[in-house]
Amino acid sequence: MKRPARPAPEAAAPPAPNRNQRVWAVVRRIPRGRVATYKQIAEHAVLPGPTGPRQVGYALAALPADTRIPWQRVINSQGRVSTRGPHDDGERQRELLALEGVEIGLDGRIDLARYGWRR
DNA sequence: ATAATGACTGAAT
DNA sequence: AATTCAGCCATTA
Repeated sequence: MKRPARPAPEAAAPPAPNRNQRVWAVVRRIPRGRVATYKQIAEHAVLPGPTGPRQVGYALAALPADTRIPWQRVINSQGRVSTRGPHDDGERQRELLALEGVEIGLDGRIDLARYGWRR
């Protein structure tokens, strides 16, 4: 039987399902009005090792600007919104969370015991 | 092919 | 309390 030496002449092979996809899938499940930590996402997405949370950060950074994934519900282990550079201090994210009814303390921290996603 | 880059976390200084 | 370090993936130039 002759079988193609190469899978197919796809000029632009579709991106293989990677870690980012798994991360996004988990983030999609966070209910409105709740938040989850990077670490939590890493666990659910089964990202092994201590770099899991970091990988989650990478995955979120790769999200398209027009995504419908509730990325705003992901915060760091201290209950604070992670800053992403000098041009975006997380203002937008806090805004979106406020619209969902998530309260942010005077110190900028969110009470995980109250708003944390249990799963 | 190599290199730079980017939303974290916990332990040790 | 603030800083430094290790851990290590996908994308893009």
